[in-house]
Amino acid sequence: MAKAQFDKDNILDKTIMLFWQQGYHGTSMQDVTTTTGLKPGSLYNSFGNKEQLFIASLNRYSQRSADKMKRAMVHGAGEGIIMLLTDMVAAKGQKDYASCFIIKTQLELASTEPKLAQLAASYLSRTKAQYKLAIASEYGEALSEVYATSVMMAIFGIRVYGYQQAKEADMLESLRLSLHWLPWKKH
Amino acid sequence: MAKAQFDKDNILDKTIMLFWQQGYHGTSMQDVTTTTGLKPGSLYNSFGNKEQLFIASLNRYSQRSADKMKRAMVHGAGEGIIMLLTDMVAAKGQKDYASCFIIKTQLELASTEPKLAQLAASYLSRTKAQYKLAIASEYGEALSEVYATSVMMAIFGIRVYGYQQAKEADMLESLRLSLHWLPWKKH
DNA sequence: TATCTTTTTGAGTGTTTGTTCAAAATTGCT
DNA sequence: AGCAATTTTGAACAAACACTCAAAAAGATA
Repeated sequence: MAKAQFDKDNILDKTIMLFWQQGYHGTSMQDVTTTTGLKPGSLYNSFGNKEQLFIASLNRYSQRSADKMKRAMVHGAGEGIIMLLTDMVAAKGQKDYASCFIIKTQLELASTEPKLAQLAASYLSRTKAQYKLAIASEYGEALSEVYATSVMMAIFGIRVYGYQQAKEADMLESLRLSLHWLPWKKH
Repeated sequence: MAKAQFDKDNILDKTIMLFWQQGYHGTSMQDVTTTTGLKPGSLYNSFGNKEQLFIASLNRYSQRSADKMKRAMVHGAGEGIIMLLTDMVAAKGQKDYASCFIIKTQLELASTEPKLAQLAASYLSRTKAQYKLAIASEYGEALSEVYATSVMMAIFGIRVYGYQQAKEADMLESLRLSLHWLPWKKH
């Protein structure tokens, strides 16, 4: 029996970039074949169809996203959150800034592809639950719900505001003001 | 010479709903003809093409959005902002909640239709400038930039978080915490 | 009512879409 | 080496896409 001549994860990394930047409806399977170099037959043979390929891409992206969060949280909830938010603000400077794949999916597909939008929603919901857990251990159970909600809304704010021509310093100052309970370094 | 047998603004109100909910790439011109009842020829005769129809829709939407903001601001910057934010949180309860048309456009089209994305970006930028102006008159010039940034990020947060199954009370509590400088009513 | 301009009609344009398939090539197993 | 299972190939499919156009209809003006 013949083995696949390509690495699935390597292909997924490329489709992630496509779907992330252009969206689900904005990306054609021809885009995928030309970017990956795979012929249609190979593509469909190993990934099923467009929807399944999108799911696999979103899944891999969110896995990496969750890993990054976990790595940051070893510094404690407060410090970890500050690191993550600072990273997100810095990301806006990249030339091909594309917000967050999960958030974009949630917004684009809520009405036309509810199944995929719900998947994105569940990833976001899980992320919030993890923030809440980490916050609870450091700031107490009582405040954790509101604090976690604040963090999620701040993240969404950054992810959208990133497209605007705003100074990073202004965004960080605004975050410092909004999430004043975080252990920001004095300046 | 014959007169058009339909009201342009009435048609635009319908295309706004389509583009707003399904996005640019997720909406076909067939969707438009079936929803509006117009035949392709009439549609193209009075609106040009898909891109121009989208621009006209986005323009009308943002005009209404700006009007709503102006109406709220007669109560003063602080009170007005609270009213607008509270409205946005309440909107999330509607069964066909669709975030904000401008924000969705910015995210969806940044890479595939930069011209349209830039239009959305400029609307958002103008909105921020108006918030900044109103805030400056009430809180002073020095704070207005950071405060306006905070308000914009809060709006973006609400617009995305609206898809999540969160309690409105939690969101409002989070806003109250983040934008603590607004004149919230005691509770 | 007759004329002139504009709008509406609805079938039709070529292109792109997601997807399939039989044949050829490739690889693991005996 | 030979067989069997799997993958790759590249042309092809029907459906959906954005858009057009000649002819018919409608309305304003005279």
